[in-house]
Amino acid sequence: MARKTGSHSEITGPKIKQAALVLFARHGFAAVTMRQIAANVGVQAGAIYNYTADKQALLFDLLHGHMADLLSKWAVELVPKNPIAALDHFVAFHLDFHIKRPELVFISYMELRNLSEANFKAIVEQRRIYEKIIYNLILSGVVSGDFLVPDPKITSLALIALLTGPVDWFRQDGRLTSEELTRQYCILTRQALGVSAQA
Amino acid sequence: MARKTGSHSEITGPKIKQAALVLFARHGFAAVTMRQIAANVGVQAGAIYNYTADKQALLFDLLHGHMADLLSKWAVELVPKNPIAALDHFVAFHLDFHIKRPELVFISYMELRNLSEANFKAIVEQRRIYEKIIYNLILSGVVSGDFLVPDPKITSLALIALLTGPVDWFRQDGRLTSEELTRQYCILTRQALGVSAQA
DNA sequence: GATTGATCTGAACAAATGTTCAGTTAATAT
DNA sequence: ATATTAACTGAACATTTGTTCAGATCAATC
Repeated sequence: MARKTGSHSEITGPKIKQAALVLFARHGFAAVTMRQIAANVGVQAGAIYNYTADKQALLFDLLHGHMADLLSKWAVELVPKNPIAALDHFVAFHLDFHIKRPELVFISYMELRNLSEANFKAIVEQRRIYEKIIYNLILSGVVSGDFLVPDPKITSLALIALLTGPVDWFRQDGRLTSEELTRQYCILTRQALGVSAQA
Repeated sequence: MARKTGSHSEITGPKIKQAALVLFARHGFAAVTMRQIAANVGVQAGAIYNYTADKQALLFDLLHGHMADLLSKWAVELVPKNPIAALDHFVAFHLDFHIKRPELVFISYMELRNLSEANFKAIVEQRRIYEKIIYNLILSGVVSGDFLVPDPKITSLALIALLTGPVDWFRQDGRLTSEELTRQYCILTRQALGVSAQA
């Protein structure tokens, strides 16, 4: 019994990616088998190889697509010139983007080591670009005198850690709304960057 | 050729734990085989079972020992009464403890899901205790008026994320000394908690 | 120097792994 | 209706996995 009715390439392909994402996030890349992924899609393990070269390509596509998505979405954002407003904008953007994709954020952090060297380098390069964005943002605020930090480089790394943290505990259906989360983290980051008191 | 000279239980036991720790951190629990661990110790795979019930017990012992170490070390710290001084003290303690154990911190965050339910609960409980420590610390500063934060609970979670971040990038032999790191993070956290300007 | 007990080997086990592929099915084109 | 082909099955493959265990080996004890 092959080729169930209505199950074409355009359906099965994304289904496989989605199943792989969820399973990788839940159990880890190495702990997930091709048969588990296939079972989640409703297909035999062999069918997966119509859509991916091998297991690792499945992982790489997820990570690479995630970072490409992040960078392209930021590229079309209209960022205020004023450093403080730009910071608020970045905080809102980063929180919103990451909170909506907890699984991708999770595996992007954890499964880098399971990439081949070439694939690893590709992801690290994307990450470097993103880190540079926030570094420049902080730097411009320091130059303008809006921010007061000991070391912009360290602060940029600290800021990413700070802003990515909520992914671990924030729940869309929890007592805290995403608007309130953003508001609080805007305050938190402003204070952390030494922005003098505001309304 | 069994039992090489000078290889007793007191030597092999810790060696196994150490090898497991390093390999788990580098490749992930599921990706590491008992034979790899054994090879790193200089022993056959079967010998490991003289020191651990199974592979998972190896993981649990590492995580449980790590958290027990953290809690017991904090318990004997002499913490100042003053909230701001207490915060500085906690920042220094947390950074120092975690920076010295990057592998343990890493697997404590990533490999929780590979624990059985009972073992998982045990670790979560230890973690809850630690979170409560910093929550109370923040709360006392808010009550005294030294800290200004929107929500102490959220702030405590954010603070842990902030203070654990350096584990990912700090290197003992890097350009930044641990003293300088601590100094900067004291400033950062003071500002994040809304401590009014100080010298 | 023989005995004992802890420590480790080396081989074996069933189960599970990623991947391949000849063949089957069904949607589409002729 | 027939032919074509994308999509999938189901079985097979060589490895590798965690774990067990009878027996070998050595250090300590008497």
